[in-house]
Amino acid sequence: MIRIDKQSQIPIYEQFIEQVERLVLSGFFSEDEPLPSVRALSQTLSVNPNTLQKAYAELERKGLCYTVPGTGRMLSADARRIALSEQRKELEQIERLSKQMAQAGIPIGDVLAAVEKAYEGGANK
Amino acid sequence: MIRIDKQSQIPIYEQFIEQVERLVLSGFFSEDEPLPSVRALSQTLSVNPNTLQKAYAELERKGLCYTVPGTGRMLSADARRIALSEQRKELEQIERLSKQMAQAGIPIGDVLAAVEKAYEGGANK
Amino acid sequence: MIRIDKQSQIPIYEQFIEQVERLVLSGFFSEDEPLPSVRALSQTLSVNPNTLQKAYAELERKGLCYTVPGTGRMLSADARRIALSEQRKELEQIERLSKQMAQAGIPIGDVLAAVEKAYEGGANK
Amino acid sequence: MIRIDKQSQIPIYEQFIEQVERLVLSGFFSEDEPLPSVRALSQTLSVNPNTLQKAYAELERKGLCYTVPGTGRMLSADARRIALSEQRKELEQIERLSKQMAQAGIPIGDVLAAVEKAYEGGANK
DNA sequence: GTGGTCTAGACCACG
DNA sequence: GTGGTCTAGACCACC
Repeated sequence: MIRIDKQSQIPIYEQFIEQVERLVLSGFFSEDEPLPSVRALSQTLSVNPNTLQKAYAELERKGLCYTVPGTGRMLSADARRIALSEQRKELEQIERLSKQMAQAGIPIGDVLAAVEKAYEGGANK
Repeated sequence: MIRIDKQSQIPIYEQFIEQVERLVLSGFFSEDEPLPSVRALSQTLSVNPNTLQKAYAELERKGLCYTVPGTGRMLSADARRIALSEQRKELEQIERLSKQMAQAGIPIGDVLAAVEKAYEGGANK
Repeated sequence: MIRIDKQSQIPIYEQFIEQVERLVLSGFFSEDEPLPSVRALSQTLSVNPNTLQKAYAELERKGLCYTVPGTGRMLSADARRIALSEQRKELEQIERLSKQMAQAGIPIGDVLAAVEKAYEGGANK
Repeated sequence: MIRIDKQSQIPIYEQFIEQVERLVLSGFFSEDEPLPSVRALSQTLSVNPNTLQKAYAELERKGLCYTVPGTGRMLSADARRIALSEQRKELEQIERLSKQMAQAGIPIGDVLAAVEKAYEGGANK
């Protein structure tokens, strides 16, 4: 369910983090069983374990999950809340970019159209 | 009029390019006199000349300006048109982020509101 | 009376050992009846039996208890003395941390106050 | 000025972090020049660059320093304040351990003596 | 089996 | 020169 684009400019560990956060919001992960292990993911995604380790460490730092020694990583109680707030942070990026568009004199209609286009695209997928 | 944030994650030369493009659109630069020299900028911005050289080279590559030996760098005839099209490229980023918002289940209204908020803010400035 | 925090960084078997030692000192365990069995604890604490086995083995190694075949694990005669000496070992940790405080320039009064505060808090409990 | 004990149970990157925080408090680092580079430290300390990278990343996350691309890591404006608050966190550990001592019936005098011993030792060094 | 740490060595972007 | 990312492979503790 997770897909990594190794050609992307975005670092692998960031791609992974974003996708896990989205899967948490979609309820894909059960709260009773551990998240997929570093080793398992390393094979299925063909990504080095260290890279995934780094990504999981970051998710843990955010409080989205925690480690049970010898067992694996479990979603924390407020994983959904945290994932949601992370997603909201990206709204701020949109706002920041929109401000640049405004300064550059791009009409607001063009920006709104881009957003709507993105949402329609998602609907058709 | 150009400000570089050395604490920013964004590379200095990119910050510089973006700001020059925006200043072109705002009509800040006259078409009759050369753009500020690398040497002068290096002092006022406390930035390595090599970095500014690289940024100007990129702007020349885009066709936004050209070098007149012995005089300096002049804005090209269609500098405004080029700067505008560069800014439009950032619309794609907004589109990409919007797609993520859509996948994460954030209502489109929230995204549109963020854009409008950004444009209102710019109006007051 | 024993509580395991699976979210803690401290390994489960260490948490268990520490708490047993403290319960011994507090006189919670009778010397006439066996300590709770691995099987019973495994259920009440939701902990892997292997983990408890390891913890009990360590306590036996320290001489705090011993196994009576067919009956269970009994506290040894000098269980209290051993538990006490184990607790004293943690004084070394306090000493190590205090040295760091000293090097960092934290006034000794602050450290002493922290210790006293901890003892007062325990008194009220 | 930094010394790593590879035999210690404490991870190298944690030892490094603690020592940097202490050196910040002692005013050892200048605010005008970058902190020692990962590569330089790797040689002088005989520690893998990745390990130091990880340590520095953590210090950056705490807000103690920041990266200037192509230049190095600079102390942030409130590095001292942050380092101080980090040190204070260790006081809480002492408090937590002291509570355990209290519960175990260790007389408070023993704990206070350990603290004082640590401070005297530091003075003689 | 799980995660945590470390080493060695490589490539890239930035200044 | 600087940091950032990634790979490969190893060892350890814990369960």
